[in-house]
Amino acid sequence: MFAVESSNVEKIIREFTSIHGLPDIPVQWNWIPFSGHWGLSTSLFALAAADARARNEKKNIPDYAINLADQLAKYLGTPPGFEKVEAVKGYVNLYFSTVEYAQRVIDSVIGQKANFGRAARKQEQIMVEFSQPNTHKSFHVGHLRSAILGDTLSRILDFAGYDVIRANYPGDMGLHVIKWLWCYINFHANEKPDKDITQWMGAVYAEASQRLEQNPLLESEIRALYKRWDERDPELVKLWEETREWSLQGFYQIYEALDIHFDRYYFNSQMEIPGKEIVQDLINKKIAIDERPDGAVIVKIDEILGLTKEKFRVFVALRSDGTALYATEDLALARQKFLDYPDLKLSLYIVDVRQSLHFQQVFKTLEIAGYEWAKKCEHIPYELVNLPGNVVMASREGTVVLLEDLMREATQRAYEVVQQKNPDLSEEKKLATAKAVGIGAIKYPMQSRENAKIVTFDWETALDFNGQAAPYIQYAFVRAGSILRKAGGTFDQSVTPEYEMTSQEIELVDVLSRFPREVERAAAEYRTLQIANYAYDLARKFNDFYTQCPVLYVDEPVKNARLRLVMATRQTIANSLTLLGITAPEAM
RNA sequence: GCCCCUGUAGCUCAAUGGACAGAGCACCGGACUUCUAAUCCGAUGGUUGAGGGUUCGAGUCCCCCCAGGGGCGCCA
Repeated sequence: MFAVESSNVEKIIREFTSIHGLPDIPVQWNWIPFSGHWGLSTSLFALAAADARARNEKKNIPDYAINLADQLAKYLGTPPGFEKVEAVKGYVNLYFSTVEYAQRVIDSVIGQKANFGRAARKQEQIMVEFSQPNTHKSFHVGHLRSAILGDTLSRILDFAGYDVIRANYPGDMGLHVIKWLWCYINFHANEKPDKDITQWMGAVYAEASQRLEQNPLLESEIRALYKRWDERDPELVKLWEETREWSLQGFYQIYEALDIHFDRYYFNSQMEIPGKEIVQDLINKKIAIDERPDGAVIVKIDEILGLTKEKFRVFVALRSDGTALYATEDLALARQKFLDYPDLKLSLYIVDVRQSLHFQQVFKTLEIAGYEWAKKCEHIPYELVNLPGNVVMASREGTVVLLEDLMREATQRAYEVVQQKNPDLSEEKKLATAKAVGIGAIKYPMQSRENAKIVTFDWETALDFNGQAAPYIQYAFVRAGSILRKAGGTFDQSVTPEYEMTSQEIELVDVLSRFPREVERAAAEYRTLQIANYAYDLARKFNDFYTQCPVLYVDEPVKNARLRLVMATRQTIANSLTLLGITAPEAM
């Protein structure tokens, strides 16, 4: 946002280094890290060290840097746009002309509204595959992380200028489905509940697992059923189609409730046959070794690459009985994406970390097979959502928290608070607020954490709406809206804040100005955390301002300037919440 | 055995290689006649798992340990 000013100063710095015969090294800009100081900062240590090296002299670098900083600060004087330049401990701090810049930032936000922070279109396509729920199983809190990370990342990438294609890849065929069908045929024929269907699907699957565990001899029945599927037995296919639809309808409802949408659905059942074709091709090309019927079809990747250390190991591409594995299907899926979207710049897979080796194998095998796009495939791993005591959520163990239960509890809890805080709201608004708060509270913890860190789910934390959580941010938005509503009017006229701004105001404007850069970084590093933390930071700065700076009860010109600051803040909170897929309610 | 991840305040987590390692929760003490107290203010809390190295500068990069978690031929 201050590119013109910083590059202007960079030019002066280059003059300075050239006059003194110092090395020409790139200038690194930071924010001045102390609260209440708004401006740009750079350190002279790197320059001092580089110069000492170039002259081959032993120097006390910190002293030299302090010296250089003093000289540079003097040389810079006060460049246009800044009101003060200071050398501090080897750093040079340039303080913005507060009034002028505050006006610029606020005007920029209010002028661009929902587009503040949005980058220009890059004309580049990125596919983000996420969620991959298994049909015929329950949808639990563990499945939520991929869905939320993928959705949020898609929103961020879109905002950062990419054309995002959101792909879902439900697991609608595989051993788990065969087990489910076996259990249904034998113990639940013709049943279908009229509500909580996803939950019921999950219960039947858990029952199937249990029965098989108790009597391992039944495995042969499963194999026989898989064979029937592979031969596309019409009766079985019909039952599969029907029951699969039950699961899918349940998923669509969940996505709707979470405000998560997809452009494209791929199903792994569609990838079985093309996957087998690719495997045959790998065999023909002597990349894969067909050990059937005694063994599977495998690719000895390390051997092909001539690696001495184990890295990609042995990739199993097809079962010994010729039925497809997930691996088989992933080969075809990767190709299908590029057949459908030949211009994809990147094909991202938001899948949990346990499958890292699997994806390395798939992508490397495709690369070996000569598919050039294989290098554009990238796995974005994330850690699991566990239960306290590091217990993994697993449908077959029954150690799960169902998503439906969590959403119901969270919205219920939120409703109780609204009821208590704001009894006069219409029932409709209370429900809408409860939903916004409940869903936001569920999403935020998954976004505000490093992907590589495990999320431990416990009810108490999940339903705690205080502190660093979505409701805090939503509340700041509500407070801002409330001030504007009471003030009335639109405040469209740009105003120069002709008064001594408080540190709370300056810090708030500072945070506002950082939003575009945060978006850029979040997109470049696939970090939803960046935006989640930013939104919280912004809300916190607004709350500081709110408690310290009266808006409606001050005289002009302060009032009008503050109203515009409130307006800009409300807009930026809204924009960051939109990126997080969290609804900003009007009242709470 | 090989590979990957994690280790920061009592707990959960932050911190583009940069200045004084910050938040929330919990605990203790305060603030509603004032723009919504789902808020705010204050206090307490640290050998960043250990040790080396690189660097002007390391929580961050490299090496080696320790601890925990995960992956490693027909599960997904």
